[in-house]
Amino acid sequence: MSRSAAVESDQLYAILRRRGVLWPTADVYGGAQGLVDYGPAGAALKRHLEEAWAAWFLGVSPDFHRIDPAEILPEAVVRASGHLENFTDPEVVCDHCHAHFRAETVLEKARPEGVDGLSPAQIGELLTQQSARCPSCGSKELAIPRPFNLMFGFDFGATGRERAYLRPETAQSSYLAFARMWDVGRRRLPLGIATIGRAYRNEIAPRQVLFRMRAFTQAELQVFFDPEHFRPPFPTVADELLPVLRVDRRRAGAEAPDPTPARALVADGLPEFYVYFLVHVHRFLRDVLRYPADAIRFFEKSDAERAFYNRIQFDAEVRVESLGGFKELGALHYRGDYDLSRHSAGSGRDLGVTLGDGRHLVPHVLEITFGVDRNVWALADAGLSIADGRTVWRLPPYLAPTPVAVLPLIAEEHGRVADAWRAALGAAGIPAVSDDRGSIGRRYARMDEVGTPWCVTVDSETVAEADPARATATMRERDSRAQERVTLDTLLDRVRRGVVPPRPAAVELSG
RNA sequence: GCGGGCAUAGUGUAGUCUGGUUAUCACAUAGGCUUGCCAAGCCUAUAACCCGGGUUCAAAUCCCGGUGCCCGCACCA
Repeated sequence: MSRSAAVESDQLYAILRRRGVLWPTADVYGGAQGLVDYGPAGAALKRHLEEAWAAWFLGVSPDFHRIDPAEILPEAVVRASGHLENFTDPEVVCDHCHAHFRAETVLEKARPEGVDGLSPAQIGELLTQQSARCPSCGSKELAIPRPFNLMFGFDFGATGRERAYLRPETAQSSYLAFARMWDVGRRRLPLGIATIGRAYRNEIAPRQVLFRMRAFTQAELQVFFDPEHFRPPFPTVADELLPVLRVDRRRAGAEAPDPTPARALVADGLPEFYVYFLVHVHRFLRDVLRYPADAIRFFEKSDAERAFYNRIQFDAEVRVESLGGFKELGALHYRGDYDLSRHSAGSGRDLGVTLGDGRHLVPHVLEITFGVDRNVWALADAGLSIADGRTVWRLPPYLAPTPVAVLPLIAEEHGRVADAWRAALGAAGIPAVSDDRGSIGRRYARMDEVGTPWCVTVDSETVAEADPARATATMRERDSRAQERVTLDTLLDRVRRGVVPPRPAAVELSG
């Protein structure tokens, strides 16, 4: 997919708004920062993207299951997960260099026991008493800290005494579901728990429309496994080239990925299971979402960059021209047994399992996470081209908001037969649209812009054929603009096959 | 959150500096005529000064506040 000129972010957003893909929430009131609404085309695209993701990743193993958990978490959960603690650490802001610090970092020497339980005013007093200096620039111009929590918290229940939070990530829901799913999944490892849903963060500065939002949709797969025995069929993917950018090459200033065989990554120390899933994520981006192969890279995070509980982390990045470079669209986190251990401690319930050989184990977790909204933008960025006054959105048929449009060449003369074709598509479960307004070229153009892969034009030849089974209409393909006369049966067959998203060959994963 | 820039029909814009007729143009949308397989043409119509306050005889225009957007920094457990 190439484009004559990069589409600007504003220009892309204008097209998306105009075509009813998405717009700011409450925009008649001036908008609400960090929130967007999806219109008909966007909602369909997003839904198709989610289904394609589920088909692909649930297709990796029959032991991967999708759940749909609640979006509200009781306080005890976010306390155990560490979100409450980490988010409520008071902040100190340096007025001189604008650096932000945790209050306890600045007051380390003066108050080694930490600042828990102190009010912002008390911390402010301490800063003055101790003549605290900015750890970054040494200035004494430290602003009075103000508590800030990235979670949306609220009173829960009629008494108002309980607190609850909108989940800041969907992963927690899957960890909480593990104990139930262990039984539902017939007590086998690996066990995959997938969920697609919204997560909420009260971001300080939402930016770039779908990239830093206050309510966003994540598609996540948590794979629970036994680190000693998890053996995916690695040889089947060993030769696949992965566009990785490893920490050592990053330190040397490299930005371009280095295509590396999967087996070389394993020889270099990465676990087979991790690389196996890296391959599946790569295939999903390249073959299912069809990002240009040279626009994908796996960006390894260093010890300092990743959260302490992540043992290995590669961000799945795609070059998004409208936003000026590579953007994180997903990631693979090897989280060890951190999450289940935390929730064991927090809930008082042992979330470890006893395996067939009698061993007791807290399963490890490989988290595969995708930002659904970000991918909607990236698909628009990668697929939309504006050239010679023609705007085309090259989306795979199974992602396109509308797979097919039925167009009567002349509304009055061909409308009835066109309606019949559209009804036949509808009866086959394919949501076809029709359009009889304006010239045929204009209608093709409208469909190109929203990514409809096929247009079917009913003409006098179609109408003249007495036997409906033998009647043909023009089937026009979006990208090539090639036309071909097809019968209704042929059309149904092609469209039906086209709208099914690819899935990997299912394999039994052991361990 | 800090600094800078910006906000006019569905979309992109002219007008703002220097306050003053019915707010410009294009595309899009809707109707009519015409055409009939890749955004044709002509006619017509719908449609906007982000919100609130102030200055003034008079505010899209000047001032203040709010909201939103863009860029940089910071943040993104």
